[in-house]
Amino acid sequence: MPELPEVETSRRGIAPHLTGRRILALVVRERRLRWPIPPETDARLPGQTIHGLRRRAKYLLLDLDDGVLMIHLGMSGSLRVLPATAPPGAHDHVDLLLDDGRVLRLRDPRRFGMLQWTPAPAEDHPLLRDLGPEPLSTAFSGAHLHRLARGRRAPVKTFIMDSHVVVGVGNIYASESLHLAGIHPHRPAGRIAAPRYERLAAAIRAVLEAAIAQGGTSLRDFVQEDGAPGYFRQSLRVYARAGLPCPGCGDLVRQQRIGQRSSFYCPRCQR
DNA sequence: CCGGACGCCTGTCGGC
DNA sequence: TGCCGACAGGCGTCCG
Repeated sequence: MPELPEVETSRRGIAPHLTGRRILALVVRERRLRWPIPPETDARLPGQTIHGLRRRAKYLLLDLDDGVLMIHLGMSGSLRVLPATAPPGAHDHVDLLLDDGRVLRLRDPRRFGMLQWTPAPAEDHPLLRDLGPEPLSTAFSGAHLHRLARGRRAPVKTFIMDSHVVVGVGNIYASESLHLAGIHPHRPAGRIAAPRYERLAAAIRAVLEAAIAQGGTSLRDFVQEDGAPGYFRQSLRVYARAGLPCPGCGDLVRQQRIGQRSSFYCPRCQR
């Protein structure tokens, strides 16, 4: 599910409810996520204060008195802030009980998400250490993409979904960004000139920022912290629109599998 | 190093 | 109506 805009939407939604709060308990109903939640975690968190929430790639980072709580939403995860008395539903695997009578609740039907405590700084964690730049930071640019693409024969769509290249671009926003930039998703990454990579970097930034402004994209599972869906779905240009007219030229949007993922593009606008 | 395939899970949908 | 395969927003790991 969640790509960068959905994780950032969750961060912004839950941050006001969590910042400055003390953790009363971690209630785990199902430990078997992407990596099992170690039982030690349950005893480590109570009593700690949440000082702030950051996002790195698609990871949410809760800064505690001691260390960092990392949360990843996988394909189907979502986070809500609810009264502690709200009964948990199916797939509500973890509750973080807060000192104001509320709870941060992680729901994740497919259990591809993760929740792990790690010592600060979280940037040293093996899963974060080798990540590429944040797409909304100044470290990300067309020149960066062009430099890393040298000699790469993989399709450009696969290339921009590689977290060593740039983080946060998942299956939806890869298709959307390539359409906005007018680049065919199957084009080998190493055969795209520098000016076109400038356009692509700008497109990635624009698409992600627009999606964040709309609260992300809800296809099935994703909801914001208050249960509302994200509204960017109505702004999608090609994703999940096979057979419908391209907003640029009216030709019909095509669907093709690239790297085992569904990809959507306009055969006329994207070369 | 690179690129491609494969699991990990549950839910949903289309076709027969 | 029921069953079965395909597919779904991620990503670590393995293999050639």
